[in-house]
Amino acid sequence: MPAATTVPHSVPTSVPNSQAPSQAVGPAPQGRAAAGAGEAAPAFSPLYQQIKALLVTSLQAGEWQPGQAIPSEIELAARYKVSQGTVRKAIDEMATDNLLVRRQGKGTFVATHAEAGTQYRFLRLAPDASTPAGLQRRLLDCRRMRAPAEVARLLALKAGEAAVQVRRLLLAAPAEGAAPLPVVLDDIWLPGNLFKGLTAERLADWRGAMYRLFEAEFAVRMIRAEEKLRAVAASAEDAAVLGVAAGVPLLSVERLSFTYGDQPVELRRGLYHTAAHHYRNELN
Amino acid sequence: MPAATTVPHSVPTSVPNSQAPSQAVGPAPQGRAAAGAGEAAPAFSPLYQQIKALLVTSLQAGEWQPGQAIPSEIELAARYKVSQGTVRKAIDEMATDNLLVRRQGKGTFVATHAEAGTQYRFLRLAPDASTPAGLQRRLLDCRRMRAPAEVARLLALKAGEAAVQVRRLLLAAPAEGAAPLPVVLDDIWLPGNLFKGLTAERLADWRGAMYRLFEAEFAVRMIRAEEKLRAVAASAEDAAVLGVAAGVPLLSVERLSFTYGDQPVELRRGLYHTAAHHYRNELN
DNA sequence: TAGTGGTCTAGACCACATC
DNA sequence: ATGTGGTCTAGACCACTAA
Repeated sequence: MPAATTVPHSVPTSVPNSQAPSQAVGPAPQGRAAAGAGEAAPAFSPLYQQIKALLVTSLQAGEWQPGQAIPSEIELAARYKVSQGTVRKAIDEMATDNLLVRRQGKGTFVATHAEAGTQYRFLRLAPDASTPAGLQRRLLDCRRMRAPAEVARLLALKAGEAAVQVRRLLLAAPAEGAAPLPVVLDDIWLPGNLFKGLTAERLADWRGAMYRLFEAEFAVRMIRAEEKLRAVAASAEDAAVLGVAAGVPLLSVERLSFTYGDQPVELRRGLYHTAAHHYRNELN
Repeated sequence: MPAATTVPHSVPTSVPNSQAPSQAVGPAPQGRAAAGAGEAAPAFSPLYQQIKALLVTSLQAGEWQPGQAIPSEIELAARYKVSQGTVRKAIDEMATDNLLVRRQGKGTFVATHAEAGTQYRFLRLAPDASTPAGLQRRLLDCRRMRAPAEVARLLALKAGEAAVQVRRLLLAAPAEGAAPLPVVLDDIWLPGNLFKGLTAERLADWRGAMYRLFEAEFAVRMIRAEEKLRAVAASAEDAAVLGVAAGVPLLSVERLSFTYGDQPVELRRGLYHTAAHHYRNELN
């Protein structure tokens, strides 16, 4: 197993994989192909996919923090002993995955919430009137508890494990200067072991997106999410919180958010009052 | 203005654009840069973006039909007098836009509905039970009429212009062999001038996705769509059609579909009964 | 001025599909 | 055997950013 290069987790030798640069013509023999021990990823993946996997691992390990720059393409190419073009392709994919953000002339940066999008990267709520409209937040509750069975299942927790439940309201002003009205009631469950110091105070004091807090204070980065939408009738309690009549149709948005490695780290159930707002989606 | 190459719609000479391959070092002078008359697209765009625009124009003109192969990368590179890599980048973007589909060893094909995805490319409806479940269709109505004001506005029609309205139901069987129940009530409006021969008979006879019919018979290709979702209470009439009680919460999905050049060509309002189904969305 | 990502090229070889 | 897209490399120049 020795006598290999430094590329970690590379492909086994002797296997017809993505061509090791031919000795014949090219000016760069550049031995690669380490006899890597069994890796989880599919054994025969293109080089740039392997580079991508390595970069994701580095992100996961916290080698580079959200908002910070990662090494330049040339540097990474040298580190992994591949061409710049291969690194580029890996980074390109990670950029379209919203893991990284490229900025010409400055570098490539680790994606972060809030700074990136308009404000809430995952919130698809839009006012019917074209007013962009900022949203106010009101924290209703934050408590530690044993995860209910359904929550535990979706978050891949063991039965009875700790969870943090957060309940909060988003409000929007119907007109300039008018009193804000409730629009979204969010119920959020987080794995207790990942969010040890999360308290109501911590949440209430925080200015900025919740996901930004999670990144900064708990090293949990939301990468992607799956949502299930349905129309439901407002229960008496929910209606009271949202300031609507019981039975009013509400848009129920159940979101499961994932961090690196498709690990679920947040379950969120939002009730959207869609009288003056809607959920916007783009199909391709 | 003369003495240029054959690249149509290229960038003006003498402008510092994406570098015409330098005479100095590279082995390929390869004169490019035609003195093109003013083009709509931003004057200084990368070569591959220009190639992309040209390809889209060819698609729009019907030069290649849905499901058919476009010329190979090498062929296109020769036609436009650019390198294969540049064509590749243009095609790559069109593939991620779902305009083209690449198939290794076979070629690059014009995207088509139904054949591509599982069945309905734009339908995000999923059963709560993991059963994939095929959907039945039932045509309720198809008539020509003057477009209502709101429809005309969204479809960019002149006031009083003709439109085709289609009304149909999607049904799903709750269990194997059980009688299918209504799940989606769709109300569809199409520009009359684009869908001249569309009749109820034509629709009822068609086997396959509606968008496939539009492609094949009316040369209208749906490229992307925007949807606005809300929760609404079922009206008495809608409730009757869907087989639910009046007032039941329904998911209202208003979809505006576009063809090339961001031209709106379909307005669709679906009412989803989300008792045993949901609308699935992925966030990145 | 130096460094970064962005574009473009040219050529090699591989994996896949078809004949 | 041939042709297609897929991967990889190497090197050049451009556009942008910051010191």
